[in-house]
Amino acid sequence: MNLDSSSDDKVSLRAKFRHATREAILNAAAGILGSDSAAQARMEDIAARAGVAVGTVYNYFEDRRALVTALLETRTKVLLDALDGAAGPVRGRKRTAGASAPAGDAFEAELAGFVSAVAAHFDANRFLLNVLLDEERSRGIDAKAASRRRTVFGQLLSRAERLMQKGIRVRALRKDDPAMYAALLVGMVRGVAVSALSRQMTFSTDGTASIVRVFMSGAAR
Amino acid sequence: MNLDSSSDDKVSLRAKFRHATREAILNAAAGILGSDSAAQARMEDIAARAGVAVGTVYNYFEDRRALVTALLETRTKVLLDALDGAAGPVRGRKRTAGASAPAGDAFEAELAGFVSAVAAHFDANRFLLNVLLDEERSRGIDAKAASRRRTVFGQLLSRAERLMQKGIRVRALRKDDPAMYAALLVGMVRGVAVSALSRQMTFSTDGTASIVRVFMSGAAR
Amino acid sequence: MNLDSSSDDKVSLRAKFRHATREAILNAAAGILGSDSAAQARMEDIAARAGVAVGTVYNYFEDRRALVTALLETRTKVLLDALDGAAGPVRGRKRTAGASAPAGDAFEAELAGFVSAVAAHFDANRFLLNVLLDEERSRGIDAKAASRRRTVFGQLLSRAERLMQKGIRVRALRKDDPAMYAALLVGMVRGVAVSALSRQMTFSTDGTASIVRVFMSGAAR
Amino acid sequence: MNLDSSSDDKVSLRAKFRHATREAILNAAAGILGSDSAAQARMEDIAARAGVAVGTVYNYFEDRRALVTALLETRTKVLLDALDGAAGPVRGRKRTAGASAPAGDAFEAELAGFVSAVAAHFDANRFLLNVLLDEERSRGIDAKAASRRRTVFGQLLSRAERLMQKGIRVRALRKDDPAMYAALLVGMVRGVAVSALSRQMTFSTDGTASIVRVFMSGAAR
DNA sequence: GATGAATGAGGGTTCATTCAT
DNA sequence: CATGAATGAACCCTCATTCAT
Repeated sequence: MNLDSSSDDKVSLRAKFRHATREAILNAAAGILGSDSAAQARMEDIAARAGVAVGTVYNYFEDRRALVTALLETRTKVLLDALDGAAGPVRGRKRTAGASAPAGDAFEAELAGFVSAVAAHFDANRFLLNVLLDEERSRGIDAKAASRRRTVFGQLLSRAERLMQKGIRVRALRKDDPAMYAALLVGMVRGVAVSALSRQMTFSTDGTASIVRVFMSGAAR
Repeated sequence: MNLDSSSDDKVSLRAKFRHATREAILNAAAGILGSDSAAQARMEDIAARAGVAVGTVYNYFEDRRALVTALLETRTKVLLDALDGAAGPVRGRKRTAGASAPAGDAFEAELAGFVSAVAAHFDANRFLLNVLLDEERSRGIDAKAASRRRTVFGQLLSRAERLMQKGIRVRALRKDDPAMYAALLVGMVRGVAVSALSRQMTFSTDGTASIVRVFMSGAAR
Repeated sequence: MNLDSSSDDKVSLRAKFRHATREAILNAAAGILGSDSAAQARMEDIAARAGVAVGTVYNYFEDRRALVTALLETRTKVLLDALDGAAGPVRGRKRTAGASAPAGDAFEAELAGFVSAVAAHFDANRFLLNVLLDEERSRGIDAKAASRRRTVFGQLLSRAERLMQKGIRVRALRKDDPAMYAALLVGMVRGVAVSALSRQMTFSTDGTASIVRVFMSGAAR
Repeated sequence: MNLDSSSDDKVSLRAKFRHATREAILNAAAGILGSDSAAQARMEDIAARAGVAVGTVYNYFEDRRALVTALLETRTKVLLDALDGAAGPVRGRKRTAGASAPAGDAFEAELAGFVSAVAAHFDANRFLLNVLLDEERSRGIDAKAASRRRTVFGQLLSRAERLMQKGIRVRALRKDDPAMYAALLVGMVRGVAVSALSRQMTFSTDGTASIVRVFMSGAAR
C-alpha cells in the first residue's frame, strides 16, 4: 500500500507535470499563431516559447497538424462549453416565463450572453479569430484538418442557429431562415471583433450591446 | 502607312499579349489562393495553372510577395470602384428627395447596392474573402504588405463608414457610431458570404435582402 | 565527483564533436574552393564532402557567405599568426646585434622566415591563393565580405611592409618606399607559388632561397 | 562589276558593322568582368552595356564560354604581340653589341620594355588581371576553358622565360633556373599592379623602374 | 540579323521531423 | 523522457539559352 501510494503520488505528480507541459506547449502555439507576425510559427519557435526542446513537443503531439488540431479543439471546446453554459440558465428562465414580453427579454438576454461569450473568446484567443476560417492556407495544415476546422466554425454556427430557432419558437424573432440569422449574427460578432482588433481595442460591452440592439431592432430610426 | 500600321499592330499585339499573360498569371494565383486547398500556392503551381514557366512569372512580378500584392490591389481596386459607382447614382437621388420616407428608401437602395457589390466580389473572388484579413500569416507576406492589406480591408470599412455617416445625416439611421455600424454591416456580409461558401452556394439576392432587412429593421418581430 | 566528471565529459565531448564537424565543413569548403575545378562549390557538394547533410552546414554557418568568410578568416588568422611568430625571434636577435653584417644576416633570416611562412600557407591552402584577391567575383560574395577580404590581403601586405620598414631601419635595405618593397616581395612569393602550382610541384625551400637571394641582391651578375 | 562592287561595298559595310558590334560586346564584357563588382556578369548585363539585345550576343558568340574565351584570347593576343614587339628591337641591338656593359644595359632596357608592356595591359584591362589565374572559379567557365587560360598565363610566363634565357645567355643575369626568374618577375609585376589597384593608382613608370632595379640589383644596400 | 519574352534546370535556403545521447 | 543536432524534401528564385516575331 505504501509503495502503491508513493507510486500513485509519483504517477499523479508526473501526470500533473505532463499536463502542465502540454498546456505550456499549447499556450506557446496559441501565442505565436495568434500574434500579428504569425508568419513564423515554426515548431522550434513554439518549443522555445514553451521553454522546451523541439523533440519534447513531438513527445506530446504526433506532428504539427496534431498540435494545431489539439489547440483548435481545446480552445473550441472551451468556447462551446461557455456557450452552452450561457444558454443553460436562460433556457431555465425561458421555460418559467409565460408572457411574450418576458420571452423577448429573456431571448435578448440569452442573445447577449451568446454574443459576449463568443466575443470574449475572440478577445482572449486572437488565435481562434485568425484561424477560424482561413488557417487552412498556412503551412502544415492539410485538407482533413481544414474540414475538421470548418466543422469547428460550423459548430459555432450551429449553436447560433439553434439559438435562432429558439428565438423564432418563442416568437422573439420574425420567422425566417435560422441559418441566415445565424450567419448574420456570427458575422456581426466577427466584424466587431476584427474592427476592435485593428483599432487595438478590446471588444468591451459596448460591442455586445450594439450587436444585440441592431440585430434585434435594426439600425433604422 | 502600311509600315506604320503594321508596326503599330505589332506593338499593340505585343502589349496585348503581355497584358493577357499578366492577367493569366493573376487569375491563376487567384484561383489557387482562393481554392479550398490553398495550402499549396507554390510559384510553380501558379505558373502551371497560367500555362507558363516559372521564370515567366518572375518576368512579370518581382517575387511572390509582389504577385500577391498586385493581385490584392487589382481585385480590391475593382471592388472599390464598384462601390464608388454604386454610391454615385443614389447620392443624386438623395439630394433631390425632400421627404423622409423617400430618403429612407433611397438610403436602403444604396445600402443594398453596397452590399450586393461587396457580395458579388466575394462571390467572384473567393480569394479576396480568404485573404481579406488573414493572409498576413501565410508564406511570403511581410509586415509592409500586411499593413497595406489591412489598409485594403480598412478601405472597405471606410467606404462602409462613409455610407453610414450619410445614412445618419439623411436620418435614415439612428444616430450612433458610424464605425460600429460599418463593422456590423461588413461583418454581416462576410458572415453570409462565408456561410454561402460552406454550403457550396452563391450569395444570391436573398442574402442581400436579408442583410438589408435585418440591418435596417432588426430581426425582432 | 563522478557525476560532475561525467557531465563534464559529455559537455566536452559534445563541444569537441561540434568543433570537429565545423572543421570538417571548413575543410570540405577549402578543398572544393581550392581545387582546380572550383567552379562548383555548391553547398550540397561541400556538405557531401564533409559527410553531412546540407541542413547541417546551415546549422554551423548562417549562409554561403558566412561559410566563405569564416573559412577565409580562419585560414588568414593562422597565416598571420605564423608571420607574427616568425617575426618575433628575429626581432630579439636584431636588437642584440651591433655590427651591420649580422644585422643584414638577421634581416635576411627574418625575410626568409616571412617568405617561407607565406609560401607554406599558400602551399597548404591553395584555397587562400585562389581566393586571395579575386574571390569577390564569385557567386554569393558581397561587397562587405569583399572589402573585408581585401583587408585580408591588406593585412598580409602590411605585415610585409612592416618588415620592410625594419629592413630599412636596420640598414639592411636601401632606402625606398616600403610599400613598394612589400608589393614586390609578396608578388614574388605569389608568382613562385602559382608557378609551382601549375607545374604540380610544391614550393620547396628552393623557392624561398631564390626569392630571398633575388630580392636582396638581384639577379644581375 | 558594278553589281559586284556594290555588293562588295555592302559586304564590307556589313562586315565593318558586324565587327563593330562584336567589339562592343567584347568591350562590354571586359568592362563588367573587370569591374570590382564583377559578381554579376550576366549575359543580359553585358548585352545591355553593349547596347544590344541578349539574342544578339548569341549571334556573335556561341555561348557564355565562347564569349569569355574570345575576350581572353583577344586581349591576350594584344599583350603578347606587344611583348614580342618590345623584344624585337632589343634583339637587334644585342647582336650588334660586343661589350658586356652595353649587353647588360640592353637587357635591362628590354626587361623594362617587357615589364611596362605587361603593366600597361594590366592597367588597361583590369579584366586580364582579375582573370589571369583565377577566373576558372566563376560562373560559366569550365575546365577546358580554364586549361586554355592557364595556357594564356603560361604564354606570358614562357615569354618571360625566354627573356630570362636571353639574359643569362648575354651574361646580364646570373646563371640560374630561367623559369624561376620568370616566375619572380611576373609575380613582381602582378604584385605591383595589384598594389596599385588597391590604392586606386595606376601602375605608372615608378613601378616599372622599381621592378627592374630590384630584379637586377636587389634591394640590399 | 535584331529583339526580348519564355523556358526550366540548378542552386541556396528553410524547417518539419527523427533519433542517438 | 528531454534534448537538440542531423536530415533532406521542398520551395523560391536566377539566369544561360532558345526561338517566334
